[in-house]
Amino acid sequence: MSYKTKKVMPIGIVSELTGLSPRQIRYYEERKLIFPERSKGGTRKYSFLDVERLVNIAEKMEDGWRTYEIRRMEKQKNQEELRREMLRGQLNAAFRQRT
Amino acid sequence: MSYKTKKVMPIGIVSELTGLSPRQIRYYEERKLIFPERSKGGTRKYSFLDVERLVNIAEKMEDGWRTYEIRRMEKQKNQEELRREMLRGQLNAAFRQRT
DNA sequence: CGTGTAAGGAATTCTGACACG
DNA sequence: CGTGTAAGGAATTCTGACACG
Repeated sequence: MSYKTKKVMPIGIVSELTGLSPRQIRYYEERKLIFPERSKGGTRKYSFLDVERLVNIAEKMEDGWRTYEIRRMEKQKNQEELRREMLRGQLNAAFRQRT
Repeated sequence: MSYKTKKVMPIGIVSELTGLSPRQIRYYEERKLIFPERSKGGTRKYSFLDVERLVNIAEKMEDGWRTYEIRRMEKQKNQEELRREMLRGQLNAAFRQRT
């Protein structure tokens, strides 16, 4: 796993990095927009990728989007990426190419 | 600043990642082998590069080196890198090359 | 709906010291 | 010298709730 996706920082650091309040960050988790890991004691751990996601979410919120709308947008984006991946896989299989 | 050098994780995470005890990690700081930042409250913050450094230090310790010896080895390595950088700079200046 | 806040408690970290070898 | 540990306190985080609009 890369440094970007490894969940290592507490919510205070994420708050500083994103400019969001801990309250906002926890709420976006409640709304299934972000998925931190937990330590044995229960404290949240975030990755740099999570920070990037939160900055993205913050921009969308400023543009007036609702949390459930943002959730659908993310899901939509993931599915498009998945489709592209699969298409690439089939093309590679058909032509025996190497990436 | 890159994800690798940004100081964001608490000592507990670093302990898990390196396999070193918090006591050991703090001691290596006392011996000037590692330099975490601090939050306003005083808690230590480490980067992934710090984690790499600690793994290196742990290896050297297992090989029987003293902390002050390891400190000199690190300093030596930095100076060698600096020399190489400066040499490269002079060569570039002399030949007007681009890297 | 999205966010601030006060409340009480729990997890985490901090420092300085003693111990051992 | 390098590391473990118990001690007391401080910083950080957690949850559930009330408030507002």
